[in-house]
Amino acid sequence: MPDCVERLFRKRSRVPIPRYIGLVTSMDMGSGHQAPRAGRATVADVARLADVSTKTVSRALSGEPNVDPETRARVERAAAALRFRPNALARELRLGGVTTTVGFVIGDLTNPFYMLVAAGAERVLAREGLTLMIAATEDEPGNEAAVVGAMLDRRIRALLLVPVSDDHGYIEGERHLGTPIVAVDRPLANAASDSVVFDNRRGARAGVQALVAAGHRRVAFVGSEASLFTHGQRIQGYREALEAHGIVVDPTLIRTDGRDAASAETATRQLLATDAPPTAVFAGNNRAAIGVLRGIREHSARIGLLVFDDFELAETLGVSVVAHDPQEMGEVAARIAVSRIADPMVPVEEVVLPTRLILRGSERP
Amino acid sequence: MPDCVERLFRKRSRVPIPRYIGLVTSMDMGSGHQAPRAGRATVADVARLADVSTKTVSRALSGEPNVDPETRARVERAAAALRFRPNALARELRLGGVTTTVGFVIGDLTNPFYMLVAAGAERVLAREGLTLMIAATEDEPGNEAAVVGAMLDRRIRALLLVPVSDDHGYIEGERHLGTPIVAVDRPLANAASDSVVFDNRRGARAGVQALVAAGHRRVAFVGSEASLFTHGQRIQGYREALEAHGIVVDPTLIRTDGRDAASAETATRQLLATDAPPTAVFAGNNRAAIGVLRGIREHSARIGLLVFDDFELAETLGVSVVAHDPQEMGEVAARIAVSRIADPMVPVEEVVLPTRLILRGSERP
DNA sequence: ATGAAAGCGCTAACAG
DNA sequence: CTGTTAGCGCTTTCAT
Repeated sequence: MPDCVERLFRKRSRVPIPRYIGLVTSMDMGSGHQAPRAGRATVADVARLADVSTKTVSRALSGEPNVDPETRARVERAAAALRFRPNALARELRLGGVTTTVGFVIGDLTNPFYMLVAAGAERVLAREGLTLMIAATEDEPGNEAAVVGAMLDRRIRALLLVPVSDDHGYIEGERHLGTPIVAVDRPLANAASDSVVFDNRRGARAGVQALVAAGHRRVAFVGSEASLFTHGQRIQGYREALEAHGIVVDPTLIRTDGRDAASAETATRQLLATDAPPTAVFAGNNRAAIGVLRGIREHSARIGLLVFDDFELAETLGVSVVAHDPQEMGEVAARIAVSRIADPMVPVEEVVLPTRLILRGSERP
Repeated sequence: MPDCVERLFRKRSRVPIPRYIGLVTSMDMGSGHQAPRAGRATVADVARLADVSTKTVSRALSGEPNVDPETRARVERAAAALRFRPNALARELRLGGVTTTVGFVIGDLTNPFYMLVAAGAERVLAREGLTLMIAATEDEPGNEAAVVGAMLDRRIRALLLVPVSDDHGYIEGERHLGTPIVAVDRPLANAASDSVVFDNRRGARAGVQALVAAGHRRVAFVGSEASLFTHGQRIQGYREALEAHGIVVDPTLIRTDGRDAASAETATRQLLATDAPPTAVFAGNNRAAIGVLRGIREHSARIGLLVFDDFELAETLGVSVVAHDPQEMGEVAARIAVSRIADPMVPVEEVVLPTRLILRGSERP
């Protein structure tokens, strides 16, 4: 065990936890039966103890109608006594691999944005009796196929996927084998599928327009590479807004090396240290925004700021944003998945969710 | 489909996605074979196509030694042609319910704290070939047993649990049946188990002490109820720090109705509107901090602030905090789970992780 | 090096 | 109302 644990305070109790404790071995019930073996009780164990067949146990426990109330009660008592829990693996296998799990593959667990999406999806799925299983690709394009594969192997009922790979050829075949796949936040690279994205271009255009309207002529963009769908769209909107006002786009003001807070901070500092610094910054997303905020805080002149993505402290800080609703994104994605589970033949849906410009003052010089 | 979707822009493509497309039906390979049926290919399908037995397929695909290289190649080609993916359900069932999934049950998906914990756990588990499955209880004590049950039914290999219920009697039996359970962030209510928590009391004491050292005599607490383990401990630390300096604790300064940002903001406003307002606030956690920040922003006098939980903008805002490492919490929890999977008899571990006071100026009047 | 048969725990037919 | 039989897809003795 690595050293990082060594510096922890820790108490080790003297009480070992045994792997198995004895199961209930007797029950005040009709005929006597031998004790079940250690480990998890099965329907057979319950059947033996309740003195019925396994099928009757199955019937009684899944609430099917034609069961004698007294028998049912006996089965239930036996099941409770044995702490019986049906094995979902076996159950779902028998049912033809029809699980109640929906997978959600995201890039980065620590980005709160995805978690809001997950929360929205979870809410919809829970209503349908479906469970959400989350896995992360660590934003490694090379990981995606493996992570998706692991989920498909578990026979998930549907897959919500934030794509990171630049080749989704492998998905075509899988989906056609029966697993609905919904692309979230970005479309698949080279494959058709249901998808839910924000109107990134229009949102960015509105945001930059607000900066220009506030009097800015030199507006910088700080965010990720244009190859990333969302940021590509946002940069396009940024360009459109400037060009619409006859402002020539200065490529040195576009910093696509602001993937995370730290790099965005560096980019911002560098921008502000030039001979012709920007008077305003448009931050490409919530991560970049953190860095930009850090970068402009220490700057002498007041710098205009507008962020794509709302964040918790934006209101408190008076930061203007292009807001959207991540939870709604999750809800819509889940709803599409559910409807395609119900009917695989429904037409492909490509939903574009609107954004909303919220001005709080930070756009002003 | 509810109305909220009606206001979305949407495009419906004309291309329906058929449930199944024909699988590869021929292969340039020795003897001819009939086309596999629609749906997912099984080992039997692969065996038929490669003209071997199912056992040989299993052997070849799981990289066992004694297989003729040529046979292995043939099997591999057949598997690829059929897009064969082993059914994890069947596999794990056969293996005696030994899955490669570890469950993590948390309260609230949208709280970034838990996601950092999850990210830490995920990192450790991935190294062991284990997958993390996350589920939420929505902070409803009543949901906990059901969510945990659903996970146990899936025969997860171990369970990481942020407890919300006030009765974990139901867990005793389950754990003893062989599933390691690690309590995270809070201990179980009335059951022994491995656990990982922060040193809440000591951390809070240090934080409040810093406020007092900065000259504050009237320090308020804004957070959740003391019945919540973490906040109970933090309140105790708060009391101890004050008493150590001979300051009488004023119960009206302790607001345990600051569960979330909104209620914390209200509580803060009310505190500041009294005849004898506090000169400083100790925020019980990151959610409360957001509200407190909003509440004191508009106040005329400068209010000292110290927060339990570090957060992204704290440094930028110059907010002093009692910091801890959520990812480390996840890592340690996962590590404990892994070691108990390997050896169920290891002594119970109750790890208390240290906190770290970071002063950034906001504690000063 | 390969195959036949059995069985993990569950439920769906089909009898009784 | 209840039991018997079979089989989901996989792996594993035990033969060959």
